Amino acid sequence: MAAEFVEGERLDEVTLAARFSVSRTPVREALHALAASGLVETLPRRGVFVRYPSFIKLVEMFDVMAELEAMCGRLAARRITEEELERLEAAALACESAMERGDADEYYRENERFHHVLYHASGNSFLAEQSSRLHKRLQPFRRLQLRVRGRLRQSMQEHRDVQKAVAAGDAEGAARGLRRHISIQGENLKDLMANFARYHQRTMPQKP
Amino acid sequence: MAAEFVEGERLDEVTLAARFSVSRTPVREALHALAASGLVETLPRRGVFVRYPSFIKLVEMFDVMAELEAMCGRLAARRITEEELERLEAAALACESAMERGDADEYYRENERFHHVLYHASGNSFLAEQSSRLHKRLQPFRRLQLRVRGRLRQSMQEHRDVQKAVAAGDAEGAARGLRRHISIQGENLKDLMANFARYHQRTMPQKP
DNA sequence: GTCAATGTTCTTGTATACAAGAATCACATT
DNA sequence: AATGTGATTCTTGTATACAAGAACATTGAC
Repeated sequence: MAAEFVEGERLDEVTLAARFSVSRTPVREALHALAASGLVETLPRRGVFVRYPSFIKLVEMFDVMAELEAMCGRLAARRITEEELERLEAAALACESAMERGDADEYYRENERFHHVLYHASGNSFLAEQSSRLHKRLQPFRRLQLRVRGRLRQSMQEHRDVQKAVAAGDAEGAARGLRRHISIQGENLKDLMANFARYHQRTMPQKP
Repeated sequence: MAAEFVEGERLDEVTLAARFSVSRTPVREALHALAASGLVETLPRRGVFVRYPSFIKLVEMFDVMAELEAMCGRLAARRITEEELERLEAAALACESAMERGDADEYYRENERFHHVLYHASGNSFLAEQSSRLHKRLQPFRRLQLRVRGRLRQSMQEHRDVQKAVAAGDAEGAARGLRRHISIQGENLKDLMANFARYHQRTMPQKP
């Protein structure tokens, strides 16, 4: 049996149906949903193929994410409510405490909270939805690069700066801080990938 | 027979299947695709309902579009190729000529070209894809507001400004121009909606 | 008269059977 | 030997049959 869910692999409907003991119909629906979210690619009359984003696409996605988050920050600085501001501070503090305890998982969770509060504080529900979507899609790669030496402390400082700018109503400062915060993640990803490539020969090639 | 594709209407699988002389299966697939693109909403075990974006959501979408286009412009100003620049100019000129002839359809088509060239010239394929997606989703509402008095001439001038900024490599100028270009569309939409509401009593209510 | 419970009907979700297009392999021809 | 053509097989796309859950109506009780 071939390894599963590896880049470029073809997902056979009947095989998957048998594997999960259901008929082809729900499998098809699930695959279509995956295709809509971009994780797999359907070629008409050919089948569906798992498709990890190429390295280049990943960097592009981080660039767009940086801009979306910057927009969230810019709007949030003007529109955030008192209650949301408190939640933002709480998340930032929880991040800090998690970092001091060296609890990466906890840091990760509170980091999520921090960003989602900002998305909603933008007051633009469509923007919040799009940001969450992309955030989720980049999740595994973001998580990966928390391993970079000293990244936790640096990331936390960036959160602090953003939170202060938002609290002060400094729209452009918040935007700048967030754009930078995400861009750095993209940059770190490049470093990780370079190392990964050195050790594993290949990065993440595009589909066959 | 009820009016079709009106806000909140339920789309019955068997009815649609009969209407287009196919079985329920392809109808279901089509409805799922529509749900993924956000044009309809599926309630589990209840059915799918047409769902026009609410007025507020529409404005939010235009705001995000403005930011995405601005990002495209900023990148394009730095990355555009000679060939793409020529196509951008050609589209702008075609817009101008269409306007002078008063050919709204032609203007509309060339306007599409203009923007799509910019998306691709950004050199960020993910950004281009997302921009195209949202652009398409806003299409009917953009088209609507070309009717605003004097909008065509104004829009054309904005295109000119953007094209010049891109040609000059002025990233921030291009970004500003595009953000403004789209924002104006959002503002005009508000005016149109206000009038629409005055004459028709209701705007576009959220689903039942 | 109103409310609740139960049964009927209607609609979606799932399984399976069938059709049509794509890939592959064999064989023939150049 | 290489390439093109045809047949076979495999896989997706579509149709239909069946099951299960939701809405609705009817009937009974308070």
